[in-house]
Order: sequence, then C-alpha cells, then structure tokens
Amino acid sequence: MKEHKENAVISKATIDRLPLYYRTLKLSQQEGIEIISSDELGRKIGVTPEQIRKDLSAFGEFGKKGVGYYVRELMRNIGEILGLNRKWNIAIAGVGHLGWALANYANFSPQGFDLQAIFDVDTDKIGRYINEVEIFSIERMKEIVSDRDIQIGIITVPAEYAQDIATRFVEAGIKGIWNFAPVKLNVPASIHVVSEDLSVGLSSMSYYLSRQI
Amino acid sequence: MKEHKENAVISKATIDRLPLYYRTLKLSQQEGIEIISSDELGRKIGVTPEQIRKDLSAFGEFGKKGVGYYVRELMRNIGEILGLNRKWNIAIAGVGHLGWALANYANFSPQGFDLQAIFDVDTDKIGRYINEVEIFSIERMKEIVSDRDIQIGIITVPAEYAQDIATRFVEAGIKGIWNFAPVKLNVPASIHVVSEDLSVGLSSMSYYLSRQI
DNA sequence: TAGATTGTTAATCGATTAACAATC
DNA sequence: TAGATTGTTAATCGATTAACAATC
Repeated sequence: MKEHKENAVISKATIDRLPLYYRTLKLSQQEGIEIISSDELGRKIGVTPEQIRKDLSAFGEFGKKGVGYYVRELMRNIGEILGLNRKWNIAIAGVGHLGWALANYANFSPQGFDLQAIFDVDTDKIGRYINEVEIFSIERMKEIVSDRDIQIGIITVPAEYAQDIATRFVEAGIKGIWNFAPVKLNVPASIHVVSEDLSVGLSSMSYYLSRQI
Repeated sequence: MKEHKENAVISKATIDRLPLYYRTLKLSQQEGIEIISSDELGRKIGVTPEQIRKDLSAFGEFGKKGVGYYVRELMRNIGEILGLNRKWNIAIAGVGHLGWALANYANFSPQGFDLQAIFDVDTDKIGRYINEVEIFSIERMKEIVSDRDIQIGIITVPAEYAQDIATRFVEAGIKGIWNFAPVKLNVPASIHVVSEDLSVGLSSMSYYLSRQI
C-alpha cells in the first residue's frame, strides 16, 4: 500500500465527506459487517461509489480489487487521516441555550474531543459546572486555555460578541474555532474556522418550499 | 426592472449565500446605511463582489450602475426571493438538549418561522410548554400538523429514531425537513431536506489542525 | 463630464461522473 | 477461471473569477 500522497491538495468537499464515511463504517462495524463495497457504502450515505473511491484515492489505496474494503481497516485509515486517533482539548464560550446543549453533548469524548472548560460573562453561571466541566469567567480565558492546552474554541455567544471572543481565543493561543454565531470572524489565516450558520438552513428551505407550495 | 428569470436553474451555492446577503443588509440598514456596493457588501461577508453580482443577476437587476444597491430595496427583493415575507409554521420533534435549545431560539418568528408544536415520546414532557408552545405526544403528529398547517418539521431526535420521525412527518403532510440527526433520511423526492450535520464540522477541523500542529 | 459600479459574457478553475484497465 | 470491484484517467459538468461594455 502506498503512503499518503503528500503535496496533493485535497478538496474541502472530500474532507467533509470523510466524517460521513467514518461514521457509516462505524455503524456497519457495529452491525458485524466486515467487508463493504464502495457501492454499498455509497448507498448508505447517499453518495456515488465513484465519489467514494475518488475521495479515498487521494490518500492511498485502502481497498481490495474484486473484494471491497475491510471495514475495520478503512475505518482506522480514515480515522488517522482525520486525526481522530488524537485527543483534542476544546472549550465553549457562551452558555446560552445552544452552548448549554453543546456542553451536554455526550458524543464529543468518544470522538476524541475533550471539553476542558466553559466560559461566560454571567457571574451567576461562573463557578458552576456542566457535566463536571467548570464555567469560568472570560477574563480567565488566556490562563486556562494555556494551562489546559486547549486547541479548539467553540463560539456560542450572541453575534455582537462573537468577534471579541474570537480575538480572545486567538490571543489565548487557540488553533481552531467552531463558530455558531452568524458573523464572519476576522482572525489570522493560520486559525482554522469552521462556521455553522444555522439560519442559512431554514432560509434556503423557505426558498425551495416557496417555489413548490 | 426585469421580472424574475423563470426557468433558469439556480445553484444551491447561490441560494445558500442569499441569506447571508439578507442578514448583512439588515445589519447595514440598522446602522443607517442606505446604499451599498457589491464591493462593500462582499467585504462584510467574505465573498467577492463578482460573486454577489453574479448571484443577484440570476433573479433580476437590483442595483444602479455607478451607484450600488439601495439597501432597503435589495433586502426586500432578496426577502421575496427567499420567501421570507411569508409565514411558515414549523414543529420540532425531540426535546433533547438541542431540541430544547432550538425551541428556545427567539429568532425564528422575526424571520417568519412560527413554532407551532413540539413532539416527544417522553410522557414527563408531554403536556408541558416551552415558551408557550405545547409538547405533544408523537402519536398526535398527524392531527396537529394537519390542524395547524405545519409545513416544516425539525428533527432533533437521536439518530436511531430519525428515520421513523421523518416518515411520520411526511405522512402527516410536512413539505420540508430540517434534520439535525446524523443520518441520511429516506423521504420522497418532493420533500425538501436540509441536513445540519454538526459532527462533520469538528472532524474536518481535526483534519486541518492535524496537518498544522 | 469623469468616476464609479453594475450586469453579463467569456475564461478559468474545480469537482463530479463515466469509463475501463488492473487485479483480487 | 469468471465475476466483482477497485483505483485512476479522461470527459463532463458546474461554479467562480476576470474582463468589460453599459450606464448612472
């Protein structure tokens, strides 16, 4: 088997599909499936088999011609590509409804994401715990991000405070931001920002339904 | 001004940017800005001005050459395109952390989305209210979706129940599904599904940070 | 008028799909 | 071996970017 093809630029679309492959493989494994074809995997995910083979080929040769993919092996390979074998320390800023929901989300740790701290400005909330994770004052962000080696910051504060929080996260030494506030964040290019803009989903839904109903 | 160019197929990418334009125009309007150029708008959103002009040109001519776009007018036009002037009745299925957060999300109604009902299986929750919206048994879905003319269903149940809920929503007469469960839903092609797969965001973040740190 | 900025066509870039040789 | 399925190259499709005439 070839090693990873370094140098090749891999499309964002491909990267975004890898987690789907990983998740579906995991489910298949739990069902006791040991070998899966790109056809079968694609059917489960809603992606063409050619797409899957193309995506995977960017990283190596993980299948067996005439046979398919060994579920366990492909899972391990994709997990390695995605860096899921590694532990990431994360922090949430903003304990509103969404921040609270995310802080209670149980599936972070099995995926290697370890919630280390929660930040808020509300003095009523500071000092409390959500699932054994302490809520700290935002003033202590730098100290705690550094002490606990937190690499990823999650922003669930209202839009008007999001840029300030992003800047604080960056100054505290965070490397990636998962942003739920509906604003464009200005951060250095070295910081990786993933934005979840929930308002887009409903509006685009409205567009499509308008033309139909 | 031309009317909407019917027949033209508009890319999903374009549709997904319209809500960003709309939101940014709204903010600009609140700041008292009356005219905005594609350049300025693009700078605020993080999109090229050419992209904006191209996107808008699919629907008509909304600007004034040499001047820019009248904020109020462009907002009204995009709102109309997105169907935001219309009222949509929505329902949430699943009062977990995320469902609860969404049920408490205050910004639905100003955007024209009216939460009419919440569904759950938990008898402790049924009969209670979240922000004056009642939680009903899932058994009553058909009746309530029909009575209240609910067009959009939001799925925030655990992955293993999502398909069942989707099927029930469809049978109840819903036209669109906003799905937060990490599964591919099998529904008739006429049903518009928007999926928010939150697990993808963190995993892709992990990919990019792995190569960097 | 001169400068600015739109709307649109053409060029480029990127991603998906099709086809098929390789091979298990 | 024959059938199945991968990995990859080529073809197609779609989306973005560049360029510029139109015009306010």
